[in-house]
Amino acid sequence: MSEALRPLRRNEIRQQNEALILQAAEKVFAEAGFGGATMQLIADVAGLPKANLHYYFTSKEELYRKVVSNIFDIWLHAAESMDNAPGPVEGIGAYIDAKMEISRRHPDGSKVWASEVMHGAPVIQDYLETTLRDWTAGRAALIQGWIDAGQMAAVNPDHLLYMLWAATQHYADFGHQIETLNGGPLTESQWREAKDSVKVMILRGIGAV
Amino acid sequence: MSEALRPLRRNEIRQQNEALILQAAEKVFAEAGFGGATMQLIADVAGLPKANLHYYFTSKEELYRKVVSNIFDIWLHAAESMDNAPGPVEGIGAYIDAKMEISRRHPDGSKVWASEVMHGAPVIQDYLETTLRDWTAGRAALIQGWIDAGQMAAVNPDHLLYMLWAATQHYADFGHQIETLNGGPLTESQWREAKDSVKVMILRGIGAV
DNA sequence: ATACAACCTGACCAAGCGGTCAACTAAAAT
DNA sequence: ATTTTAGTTGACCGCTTGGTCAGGTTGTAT
Repeated sequence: MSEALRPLRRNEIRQQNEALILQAAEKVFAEAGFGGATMQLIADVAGLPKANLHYYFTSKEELYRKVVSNIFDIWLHAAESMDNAPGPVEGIGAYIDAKMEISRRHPDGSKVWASEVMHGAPVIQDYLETTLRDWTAGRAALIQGWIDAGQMAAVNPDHLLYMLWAATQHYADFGHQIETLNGGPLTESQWREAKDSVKVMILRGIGAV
Repeated sequence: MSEALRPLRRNEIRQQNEALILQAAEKVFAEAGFGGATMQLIADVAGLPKANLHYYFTSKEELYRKVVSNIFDIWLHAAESMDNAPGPVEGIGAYIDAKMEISRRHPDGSKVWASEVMHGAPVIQDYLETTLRDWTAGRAALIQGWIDAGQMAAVNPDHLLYMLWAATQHYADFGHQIETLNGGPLTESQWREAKDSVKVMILRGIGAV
């Protein structure tokens, strides 16, 4: 209710509708995959006529590309938590926390990303080859520095990163399987236990505790 | 060449064509997802006319269901490697080996399974609730036994299982990402290193070494 | 008040989809 | 040799899809 009757300004309309569409698209792409998603369904979820989607996004693929790139930005932002840490316990611990929180708060985004990569990354191959490759190389060097300083065991940094990604994203991508086995969504304390379990196992696994 | 001209017997024809179709379907479903896959494309990959697929499988969904259930059987078989082990080092070590080998040899199957679960398991929900649930409960009890016997640290068995699944399947499901970062497919020795890394980190992570 | 540009949308379209079927060939049973 | 059954396939069908567009509405600049 409130002042909903005030006519919206142009900027607001565009911003609001694009956000609405992107939000609906993320959900539908996550649930059905790119091929299974339909513009009609996205439109219904967004509460807009289908033709309106094509006013803001010229094609299904462009809309999808926008969704994926938004997710990637969230990821990159979370990655910063690993920097400026005195050692692996703080750095990797914070990174696990951040990524687990993303799995909890943005499971749809995680699924879209997973789906995209699983199908050969037809849309974001360039991201993988540039931004992600650079990021990975940088963090691997960071980890190697901790190893050289005797702060953790001599594990392969690349495979450690893969394990971090795998273990944390699993709670989003395979959330349905976990919920089924758990007999329902994870509670607040179960999420805490999940985080702790992942952190304890990995940090001990790399000899950092 | 050889004796390819000998007329095939009925049994052979059926067996051969069903295998051909299932193989092609697994590949196409893995690459495009259920919604993105088309019967025509599966037919092309199998080298058969589309109408022939519908002679052996009444619908796209039935074909898909068969593919998924085949994968599940492979998984259950690999799960046996965890049994009859004197302790976590042997049991979990063997399980990691088995699952890493599956990721390497059957990446398409793993992707189809992941895709199915990610999209809410519309087809195999009953598997999750019966077979998988029972299997998980059994292995969690086995792990708890090892903990009680002082053979490993007191970690949450469920989250350990999730980590095992996540870490091993990642090499199949996100194989494309890994290959991109690696600058090409993993070599024989890189696969060995991957296996060792996962095993060392997890076994140390659960205090079993 | 008027002109302009941005926004909106029902109706429509060509293309591709899963699935069907009748006519055919080849193996097996009689 | 003949009948029956299993396997094969091009042509076809109804339906849904992503995408278009003409004509209308609404905010904004003059």
